Amino acid sequence: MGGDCSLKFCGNKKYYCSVELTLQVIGGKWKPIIIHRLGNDGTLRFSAVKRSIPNITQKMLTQQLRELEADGIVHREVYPQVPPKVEYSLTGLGQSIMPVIENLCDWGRKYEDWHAENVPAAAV
Amino acid sequence: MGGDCSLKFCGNKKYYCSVELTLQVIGGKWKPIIIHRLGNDGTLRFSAVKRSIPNITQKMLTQQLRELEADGIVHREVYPQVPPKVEYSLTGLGQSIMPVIENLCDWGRKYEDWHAENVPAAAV
DNA sequence: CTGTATCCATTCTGATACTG
DNA sequence: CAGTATCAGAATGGATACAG
Repeated sequence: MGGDCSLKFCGNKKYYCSVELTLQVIGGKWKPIIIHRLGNDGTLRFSAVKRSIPNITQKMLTQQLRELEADGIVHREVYPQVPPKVEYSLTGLGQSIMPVIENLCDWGRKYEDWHAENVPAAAV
Repeated sequence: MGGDCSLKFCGNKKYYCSVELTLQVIGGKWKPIIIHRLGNDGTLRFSAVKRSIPNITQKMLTQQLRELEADGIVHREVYPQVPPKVEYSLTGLGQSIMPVIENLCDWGRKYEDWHAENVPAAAV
């Protein structure tokens, strides 16, 4: 948010502030989880990623991985064999976002604590 | 992401990892912008917030402010007068998220640079 | 001035079935 | 194994009109 709030573009993404851009790349229900998983485990096959994320459907995982790949966050390595083998890992750019995600995570935990103290069970 | 990935609750919010929780609180198209604006300017009237954010509709601004208020991020001060005057500001909790948003912003700028170098105009 | 209430278009998400 | 296709329901976003 360098001060101005004019419409900018980055590829197909429109945004007014850089935060918006970041959230378009790593935001959403699944992307932070996928990134975190790959960041910790290094390289994983499609099925391994899927196993590690409860409740995600095959369709969503494929879709999100494709977007992360298009955005330069994830590397996709296809082994031309039968049955197919595809491995996913973070790119350098992808790795650079891990600390940011950790920050989000830390604040989330802080928020959990705050919530526990300030919103007693009755109000939940 | 504390390691486990079991379903947790925080009020009405469901999440598996703390990042998700954070994004439910500050994510979306408008919330980071609103928070940033209030964080910088301190206290603003409804109309001032609206003026400072291009393109946001009255409905969306009201909606997002209400959610931020419910989540303990924003304080809403109503002055009982005619015509009405309502001021918004960040709570302590809300202020605690400013650095996190700055991180997101920084990474966004980094991404912009990366994109400029790696995705020439033709591919955009 | 600071909101609500409606209505509608678009997008997102997920369940299910099918394929090389 | 690693996808793709389809379809329906939910969520989100925004334009407009109205109100205390």
